[in-house]
Amino acid sequence: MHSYTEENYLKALFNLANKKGEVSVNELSKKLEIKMPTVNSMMKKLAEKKSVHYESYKPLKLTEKGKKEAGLIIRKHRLTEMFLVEIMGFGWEQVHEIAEQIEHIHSPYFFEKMDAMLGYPKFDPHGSPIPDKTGKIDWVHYEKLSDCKPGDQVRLAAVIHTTDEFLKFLSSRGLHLGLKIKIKSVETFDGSMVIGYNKNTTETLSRTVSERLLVERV
Amino acid sequence: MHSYTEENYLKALFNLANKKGEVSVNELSKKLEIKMPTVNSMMKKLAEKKSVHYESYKPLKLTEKGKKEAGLIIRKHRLTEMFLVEIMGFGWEQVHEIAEQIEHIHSPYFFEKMDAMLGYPKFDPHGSPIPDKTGKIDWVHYEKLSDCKPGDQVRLAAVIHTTDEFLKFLSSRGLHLGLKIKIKSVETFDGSMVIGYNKNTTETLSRTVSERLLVERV
DNA sequence: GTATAAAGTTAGGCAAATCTAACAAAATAG
DNA sequence: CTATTTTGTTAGATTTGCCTAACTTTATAC
Repeated sequence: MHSYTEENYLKALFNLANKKGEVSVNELSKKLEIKMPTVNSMMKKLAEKKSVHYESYKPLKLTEKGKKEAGLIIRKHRLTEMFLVEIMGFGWEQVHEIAEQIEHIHSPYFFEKMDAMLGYPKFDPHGSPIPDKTGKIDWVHYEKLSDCKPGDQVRLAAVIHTTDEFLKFLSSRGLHLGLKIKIKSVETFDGSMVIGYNKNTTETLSRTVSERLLVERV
Repeated sequence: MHSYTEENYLKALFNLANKKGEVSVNELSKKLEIKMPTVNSMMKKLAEKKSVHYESYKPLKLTEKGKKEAGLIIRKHRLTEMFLVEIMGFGWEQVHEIAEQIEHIHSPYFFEKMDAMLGYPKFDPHGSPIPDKTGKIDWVHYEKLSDCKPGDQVRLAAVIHTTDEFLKFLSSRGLHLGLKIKIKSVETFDGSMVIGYNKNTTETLSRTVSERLLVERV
């Protein structure tokens, strides 16, 4: 069994992993706001527990065991977010902090009950996939809105790098998951994008925004 | 702010307090299954934080501050139990362990939402009073079933010293809160009691059981 | 291809929460 | 009222998770 602290390291490793599944000590240190030597020694500890591949001066990688463990924590996190929004009526920008705490609860029944009450959802309120009971994620291949071209018609599928501020910004513009969007134009000099939605609403999104929105073509 | 650990000490102090509000180091040590020297030093720490009155070789007592803090933790615990039973459909014997963990969540909104969803309940699923938002408990003066006499008609109001086993025992006999009971006879030699309920059900309860059931006269 | 910068590691220290061993005070029994 | 038992305390060790300071390795810049 992992401690609360160890669980947070595993989750961060999972979330930071690039295509190769690699994470640097430095990135992890920044993400967790914990100094590098502390991270370093925790990695050795998790390596002993066979959750992480650790070799001096090489990038970190979760083992299969570690990936599963992290997946299960993320499953609890995302199920909780979904529960908070769907059952308890919270806004999507209010749920992250609470879910950060509830994800560490040890009780299979509790999360199974949530899952059942929600009708076994596949995605959380931000559009992120919920890992299955074995910790595996069914990767969906969404595109970034920033990669779309003028004329494209897409549906808003997920939000990445969610923060309170960002989610509030989206809500204030009426941008929610499932929304149908048409790309009207893209400025070449700064990548900002003009989109249309809801029949006659028009909005300009900076590249910073469009890179954090994932879409599905319709 | 108190740590998770400190919160558990406060809660135990509150629950163990006798009429004078006093608790011995020994009792606390046994309840928490933590050795006396550890408890002792934690009491000094909580005394510095002004949550406990500590004097060498004297019984422990919560300060007003400590009583309020403990009350608020117990409020979170009991609201959670109620939520698990009423909203999530758990049995009353399944909720204690989960609530032990959720009571430490730091999020006023989360518990306010629960409270609202439950319609601002005054009692938890075991009949224990839920402290108000200031941590105060509205003490209800129930009697022990064991203090009743043959012929008395009462309503089952609360269960004390709840354990899984005990709650399962009650459920298996159809004994639930609110149930109307008539005391048929009491054995003088062992205090066991024959009760009738549900029109034609009769059951014999040992003194151990009747001392843990609180009732209201009807 | 060396000099500098960035990333990673080692060593040693600290606070929280636990323990055991040994001692002191208070309660209890005869 | 002394002897014994129980309760409470002190001292010192351990583990976990964090830190800073100093050093090493790898990457980057010129």
